[in-house]
Amino acid sequence: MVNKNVRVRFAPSPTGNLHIGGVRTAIFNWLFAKANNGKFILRIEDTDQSRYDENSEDSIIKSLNWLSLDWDEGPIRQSERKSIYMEIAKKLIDSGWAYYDDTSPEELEELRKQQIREKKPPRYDNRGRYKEISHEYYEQNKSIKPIVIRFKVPDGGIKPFIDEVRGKVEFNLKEIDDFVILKSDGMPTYHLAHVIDDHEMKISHVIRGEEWISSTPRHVLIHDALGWDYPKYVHVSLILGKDKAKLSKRHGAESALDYKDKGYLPEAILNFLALLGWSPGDNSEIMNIQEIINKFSIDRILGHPAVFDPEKLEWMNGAYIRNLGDEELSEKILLEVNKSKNEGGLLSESVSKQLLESKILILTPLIRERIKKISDSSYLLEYFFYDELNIEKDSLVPKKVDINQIINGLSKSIELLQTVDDFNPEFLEEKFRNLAKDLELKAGQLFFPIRISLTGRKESPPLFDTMCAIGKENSINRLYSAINILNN
RNA sequence: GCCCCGUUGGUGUAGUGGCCUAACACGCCUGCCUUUCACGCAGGAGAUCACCGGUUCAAAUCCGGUACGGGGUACCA
Repeated sequence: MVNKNVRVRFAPSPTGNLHIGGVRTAIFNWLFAKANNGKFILRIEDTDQSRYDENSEDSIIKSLNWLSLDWDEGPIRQSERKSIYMEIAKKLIDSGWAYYDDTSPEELEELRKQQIREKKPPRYDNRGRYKEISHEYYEQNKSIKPIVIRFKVPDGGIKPFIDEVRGKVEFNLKEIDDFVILKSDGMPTYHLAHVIDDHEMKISHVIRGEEWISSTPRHVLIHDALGWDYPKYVHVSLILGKDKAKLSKRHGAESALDYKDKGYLPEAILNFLALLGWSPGDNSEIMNIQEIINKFSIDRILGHPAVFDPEKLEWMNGAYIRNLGDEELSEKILLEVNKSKNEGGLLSESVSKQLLESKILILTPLIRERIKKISDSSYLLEYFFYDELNIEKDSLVPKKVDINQIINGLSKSIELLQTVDDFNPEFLEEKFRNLAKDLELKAGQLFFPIRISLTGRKESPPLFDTMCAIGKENSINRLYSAINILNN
């Protein structure tokens, strides 16, 4: 069943990079909109001038773009709607639901200290309620001293609301103090601003982080005071790090764009994050976006936190990479390798762009199954382009094999290569197997030093594929170098 | 401290009162494949379903308490 009026929003505040947790919230909103043929709205909650970061909005938008989380409306910035909030705050005063409060920050601080001293819960004592400050007083004094508008919370009673994932949640109103809805700089607080925006934007479902549960009664109260219907509330639990603490920089990359830089594919990130705190109910793990959309529903969102497991993400990313076509993967690898060149990466100046580009299509299939992140490719590609391999003498000689046998084997290999013009893996393999037989060596005993000679590594893609990619001339040169090392 | 939410192998999840001697995926281990690594394939170890009590003929599943974890407790969002 499709709800025609689904309208959801992602409403980050521009105070830094978009975190993985924020991304997951965005994903859930987006998926829900797509699944129900609804609208996904982007709203920037920039009501805190002191924490405002001018690069943040850009970073948020880049992150969403990277993940292809497209929005239907927005970005709408709250700072541009200041007068609307002000007007409604005043309306709330007129209807008796709010009041001006000129309690000074110092006074508030003193109150808090005293409460802590008396081991009482620190809470505003609603003292400003009885001052009955007028609109006129506010207008005349707002520039010379801080005056806020507070919501008048009823003194008692229970304010329940329905959380779509947890069910009924109840708060006792005596736990809630008169909270600020309009700050002394004239900006609304989150509580006021988002309620107004959500109402005006006809938001049907508020899908947001669990940290909002405790303040939801306030939001419900504001709706009541304004005579508005509630949206449905959907609180998703947080994502924790391996140590079960809230995910942060200590756990590695935390911002979405970091994952882009690290070589993760947006499809994999999306898939992985969708599975944190939600599951389709069957055993599906790797799903394309359309499958996830088709399976997504709020009643399968979990109400407990999930630990972010980077290893599983790597696995999933690798699985997505293995599914990429040659052209597509090559393009990504090229981008990555060129990027890291500029940043002083593994493949630097001596590898000309043309050389790399001319070979990438041959190389890509060789490393596809060996990379988990696109950024792994530089290391795996390195030796295809460098002549100086930095090989240790000992590494060339397998155990139980005499060094002279190896020198001889490599020399014979050179001779063999010189006679071969048709460089293809199957043919080479046949020739080299015969050579090993002639030398009375096991295939591996000959192949091993050749691999080291050609790549400088104990492990590589299949030897003869590697040999073909390196080319006849280079292969011969590298074998010569290895013999030199062995002779010294 | 107080309030709210949660708790199934190391991790993500399945399970909605009998099919659970608890399933799947990641990770880990073993074997196979192979010239190495990876991929792939076949197996394996790993959970007294946080604990205690209750309801019931029957509980991972319902109820209560405890413990533990997380969130909130701002003129931050």
